[in-house]
Amino acid sequence: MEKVLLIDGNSIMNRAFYGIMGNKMLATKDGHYTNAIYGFLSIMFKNMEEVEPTYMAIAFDSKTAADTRKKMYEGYKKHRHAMPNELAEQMPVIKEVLQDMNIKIIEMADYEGDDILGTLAKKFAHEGKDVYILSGDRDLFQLIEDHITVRIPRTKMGKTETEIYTKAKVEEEYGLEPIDLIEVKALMGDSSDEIPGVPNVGPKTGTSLIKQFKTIANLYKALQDGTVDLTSKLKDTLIKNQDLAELSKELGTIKTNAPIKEDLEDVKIVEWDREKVAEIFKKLNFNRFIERFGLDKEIKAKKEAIKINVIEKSVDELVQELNEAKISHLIFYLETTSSNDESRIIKKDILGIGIYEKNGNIIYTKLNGKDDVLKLKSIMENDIIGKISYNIKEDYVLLKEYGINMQGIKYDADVASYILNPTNTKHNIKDIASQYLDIDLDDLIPKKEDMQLNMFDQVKDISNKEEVGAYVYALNSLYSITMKKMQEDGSIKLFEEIEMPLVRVLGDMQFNGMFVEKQEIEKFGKELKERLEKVKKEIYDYAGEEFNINSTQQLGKILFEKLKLTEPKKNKKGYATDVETLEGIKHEHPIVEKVLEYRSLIKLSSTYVDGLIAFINPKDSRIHAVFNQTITATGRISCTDPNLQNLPSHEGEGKNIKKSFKAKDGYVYVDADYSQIELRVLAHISKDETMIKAFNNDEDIHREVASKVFGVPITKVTKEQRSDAKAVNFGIIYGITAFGLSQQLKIGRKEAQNYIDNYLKKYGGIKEFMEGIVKKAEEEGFVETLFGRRRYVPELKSNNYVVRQFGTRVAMNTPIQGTAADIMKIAMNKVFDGIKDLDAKVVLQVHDELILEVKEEQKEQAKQILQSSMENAVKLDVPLKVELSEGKTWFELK
DNA sequence: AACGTCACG
DNA sequence: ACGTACGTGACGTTG
Repeated sequence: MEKVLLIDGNSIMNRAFYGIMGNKMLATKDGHYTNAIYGFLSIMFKNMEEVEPTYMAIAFDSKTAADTRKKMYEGYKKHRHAMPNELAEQMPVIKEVLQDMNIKIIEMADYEGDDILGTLAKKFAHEGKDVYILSGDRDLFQLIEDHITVRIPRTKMGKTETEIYTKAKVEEEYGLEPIDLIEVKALMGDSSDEIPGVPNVGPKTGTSLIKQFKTIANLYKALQDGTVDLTSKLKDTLIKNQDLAELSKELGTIKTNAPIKEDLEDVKIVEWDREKVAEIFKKLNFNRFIERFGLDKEIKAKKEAIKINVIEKSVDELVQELNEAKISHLIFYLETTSSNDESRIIKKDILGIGIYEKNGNIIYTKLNGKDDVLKLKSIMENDIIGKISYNIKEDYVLLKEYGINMQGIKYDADVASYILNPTNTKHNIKDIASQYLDIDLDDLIPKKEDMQLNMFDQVKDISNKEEVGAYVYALNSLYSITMKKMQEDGSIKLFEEIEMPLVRVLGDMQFNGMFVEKQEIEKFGKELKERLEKVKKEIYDYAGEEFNINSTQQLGKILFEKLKLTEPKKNKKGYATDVETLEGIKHEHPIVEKVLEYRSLIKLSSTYVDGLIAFINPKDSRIHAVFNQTITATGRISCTDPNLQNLPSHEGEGKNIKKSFKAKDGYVYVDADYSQIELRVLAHISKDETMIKAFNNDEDIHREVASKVFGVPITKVTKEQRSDAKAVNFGIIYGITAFGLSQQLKIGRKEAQNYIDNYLKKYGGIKEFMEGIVKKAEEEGFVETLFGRRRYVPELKSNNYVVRQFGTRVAMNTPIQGTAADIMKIAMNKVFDGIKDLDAKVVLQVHDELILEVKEEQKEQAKQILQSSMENAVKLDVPLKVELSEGKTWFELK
């Protein structure tokens, strides 16, 4: 007899998810969970082998599946937890896999998966087939009859086994016919589906009642007739709850008459689309399935279908060809080596270049030394030829070292990927290609061992050529695909008009660097180390022993166990020993003050003296920090190797570091600082009239807010009130919570809440903005800056309250911080163009501050350009204001 | 590699 | 009833 296998999709996915969880969940390279998909398929394949069906279908719950029963009884599945997101994200993927396998998926509005299974099982069994239902849910036993069997997968010691339930097995285990189980369940209820049942009736009573009466209807008929031999208590309960029993029966009965259009022929098992299955298994990293079903062939075929033809040419040939071709753009990949021989200063050399030719070929050219590289100068410096590549800023900097000033930077795949999703942590070319092109670049690069060794070739060189070829191939496709995506999501202008021009500016800052007087900073370091030794000894004396003060664990033991100082409340792993807690117990023991002193000295010494010295380039005594354009979630620039955006500037002593950063002879630093840019942005995007008015009247905004929040006349605002109001302003920008503000101001939560309430009452526009932006983020899944920079906020969909709360703060903060970042970037581009004819360079950006190194005689002009570029970067409802300063050293600025 | 700590806007 | 202000990077310890 032909067999039909029907699968309860949701139930098996659920089983698989919790069954194959382990410590590390199965996931793809880009972090998508796959454990439930893998488990589902394993269970499905196993059952297909065992049953050998001719027909198969998978039923899934539709979104509204439970609604019909909820309408009958509002408690039905009321408290059921939403699927964890880790499972929910796998649901569409399993459906995709099943579709590629040509397996019929059936979903129906208003019907649960069970109802679909019930309907199909009865229908096919009555058409003379043997039906097997695969589910983790024992409720389905009610469907069992002569030709309907239920199969329950069970994990036992890591292996999945199948429990098979036939009519006989049910009768043996329950002492009832399968159909009777409906009646029992109606009496006893079901806590997981929240079917009420009759109070005080459990499995035992229920079963014995149904054994006796067969059905609920019979039972109540007998009760009416008075021909029943039951305790009076039970009789009363049953009579009182007749409605509930009948309702429960209706809820618990799987429907067998759902209007399903699919026929037997529709669910006949057919051949897979092997190419598609191979592709999706590859994407999901299911190598065991690929092997098991011999899908390697398809994968190989796909690889070979991408024909990359890399032609090697000499530089001269290449340059001649490019000049003759009158190209409008150049898709290229610059091949480089990088080494950092002991020191932290990276030295790079250019090895070769790959270029995408119009007809689809890729040219690879070896570049041997500076002379070869310089042959590309005219092409690279021609701004008519749009440069398309990956991580162009690094090429720009490197080429500048060769004396080539790249122009016409048009497209960078790294930046494009960042614009499309700034919270992605990986923007390397292989990941981008895998995400947007669905290809694994490693597949396109022949492995060394796969290649026949030619005596005259060096293996390394062949491999590089192919690798460069793969990157160039990917770049060509990425260019069109990601540009289109940016067009679709409205970020193309941001990309073309802000981010791409900014590449030059950041490249220049990196190339220019900042001069540091090494001897001076070394001298400071020596002083620090001497003082550090002293403080260390004093700490050991107080402690009565030597220990590693850098170790928070050891320090905690000394302070809180040996010296028995008041233990901090904060406790995660060990004792908290941060400044805040130490400040709190300073009065208890003199060692505490010394530890604090040690901490600040060691920070200066390790991070800001030794750390910086390691990055001073001996060639020009300058530090060439790296400015990253594709890191932050909000659009800000970040700075590394070393980070010059966080040199000490509030703390008294640390500021001295900045004295060693000096403009070269005959030059000065000129600095411009946006005043309260984030609050101004907030005023603009929230359209809050009160705040707009304050900025238009050039008021002291913190004082203004203090007056409003604390209800005092503006002239009566105290210093403390102004400072508190400043904290409230910051809090507002961060997505304020009463707790956060109370911590910051060291006040009670009620009081903090009061401040917030007052604030939002006085600045109603801001309140509306905050509520609106969160709502918008929940609906659309993302927030945007004024210039269309988008950040997705999946946190808002989390089932974890804390994560969701975080999502709301992100939704509130990102448009503010991000718009401020956009404005600064626009200004930087303007400044860059504005100082073109001056002897001036941009050397540093610190989020709302920009520093130039300028020929002394031109400093006033430079200031003018800075101020007008920054203040007129955009036109908002409030003015943008800039504060200027100058100095021979960084220390002297503002 | 994760955590704690501390430097910045 | 729960844990909490936004965005970064570097250093040292620890497992």
